[in-house]
Amino acid sequence: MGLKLYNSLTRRKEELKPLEEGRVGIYVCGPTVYGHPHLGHAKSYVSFDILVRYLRYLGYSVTYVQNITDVGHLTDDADEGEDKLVVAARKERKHPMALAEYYTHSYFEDMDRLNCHRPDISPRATGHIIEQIELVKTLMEKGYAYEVNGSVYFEVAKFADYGKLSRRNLDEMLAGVRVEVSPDKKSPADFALWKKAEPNHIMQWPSPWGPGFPGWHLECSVMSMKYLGKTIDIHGGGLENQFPHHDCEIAQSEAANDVQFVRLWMHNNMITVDNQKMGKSLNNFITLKQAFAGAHERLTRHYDPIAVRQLILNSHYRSPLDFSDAALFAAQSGYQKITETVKAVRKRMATAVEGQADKKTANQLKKMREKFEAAMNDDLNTSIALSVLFELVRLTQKLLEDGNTNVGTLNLVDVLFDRLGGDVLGIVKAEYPQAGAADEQVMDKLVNVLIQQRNQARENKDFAKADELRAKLDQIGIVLEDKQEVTTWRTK
RNA sequence: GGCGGCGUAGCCAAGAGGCCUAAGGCGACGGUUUGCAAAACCGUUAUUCGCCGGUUCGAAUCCGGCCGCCGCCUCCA
Repeated sequence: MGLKLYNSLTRRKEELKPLEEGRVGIYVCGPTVYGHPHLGHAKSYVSFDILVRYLRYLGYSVTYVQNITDVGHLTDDADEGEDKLVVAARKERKHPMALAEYYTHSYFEDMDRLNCHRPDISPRATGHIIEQIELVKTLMEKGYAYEVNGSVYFEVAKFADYGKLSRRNLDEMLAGVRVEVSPDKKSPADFALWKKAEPNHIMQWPSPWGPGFPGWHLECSVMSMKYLGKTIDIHGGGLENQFPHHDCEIAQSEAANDVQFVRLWMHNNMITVDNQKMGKSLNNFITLKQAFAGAHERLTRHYDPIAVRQLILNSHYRSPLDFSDAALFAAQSGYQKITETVKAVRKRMATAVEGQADKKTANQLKKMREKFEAAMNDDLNTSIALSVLFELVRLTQKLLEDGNTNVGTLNLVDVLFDRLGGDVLGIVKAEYPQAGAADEQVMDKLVNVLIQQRNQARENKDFAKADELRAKLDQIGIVLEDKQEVTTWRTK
């Protein structure tokens, strides 16, 4: 059985059948770079990272495109709307492009720490103004768009399928209109393809309709078309973008090209913080940098970025995830357990007895892999996939307790950790820096000096001194563990 | 007002008609181990899935009602 994914368009799980066998093109709505990335970004991009990783694990050749929105996006639906980047730039007294650059770096930095693979292509909206103008021209030629006062609007009434993704009809939408409607529009539901820029507007480009800037939804249509073709296999994004953003993308693209735009739509659900929507005004808005540093009043400690990743994988991408310090703390503990187990296996491999893998164990491992794949094939059930990883942890610890477990067996275990925990889930690392970087080596030697002193005290039965040393190290975040032969250390 | 989702142990969270007297993680408690810890291991921790009815031989899973929470309809991952 192959991979099944839930298609928001048909509202069913469907077997993935790419247009071109063995190759998958994916477009995911990327961030608007006007602030540091937050927990919501993490949920979305970790979810799609898992999709890409699993497809590659299955042997697909994947082209993963994720845009960077560095222009557009009015702050509201009325004509008076201002570009979010421009608003933020004015606050920080920087050029909008400088700001976009700064936050683009911040975005990639945090995604790297979450161990998300970089997209194959990260196209910028400002780098595709020409293509966007071309698409607007096409839509005007085909009669789907009209110009008024230097702005161009898409005439929703001309596109019969409008709203097919979110399953809304025009009447409902009109009844729900809450903002002031531009007098230029023929219908309140029409949306802007190109906006006229006032002379003092910084971000503007020449166009057949005068100076202006592209509308909110245009970039995704244009860039996905440019890099993945007129029909793409998978388009992903946050649930909140389903309407109007994705429905507008469909309208523009299909009106222009007369072919299906996206075969399979995927939407990840949202994050709440302590059961409330995360919002800047609610004092529960947590950026990833704050979470990693523990620099937020709702957090009791700093968290490993991979613990954040693990918390996200603990639930399903289509379920809402409630974020809390307690939940993150639990994820951190679980992650530590996995990490320590993997490290222990790798260490033991150097000293374990030679031999072929034990058949019974090999069989257990094979079953785990099958269970893991079955879970992932069922619309990426990472929660079950993760539980399989914990089964592997338990089995591994038992194997490690048995001093006779041979290298062949341990090697099979390590491979499974690498493939499932590493390649697919991205929570097991190929290498842990304990003995890697120069600083780590110095640190290791330093702590070992203290460990020797303490062990000397223990031999002398001076437990008061031994405990004092341990307590002092504990205070600075170093935990000692007395194993059978040696004492090891780790950071909290 | 319209559209959609959710409510499972102390916390997070899978499960979507019989394999469920409900995965997994965290926490807690008891035990093994330890100088004491930590780590690890073993065991215990929901006869029950918001509430009330119904369908069915059988429901956490389907249907109806009620209660509570959330998202979208405006930029937002």
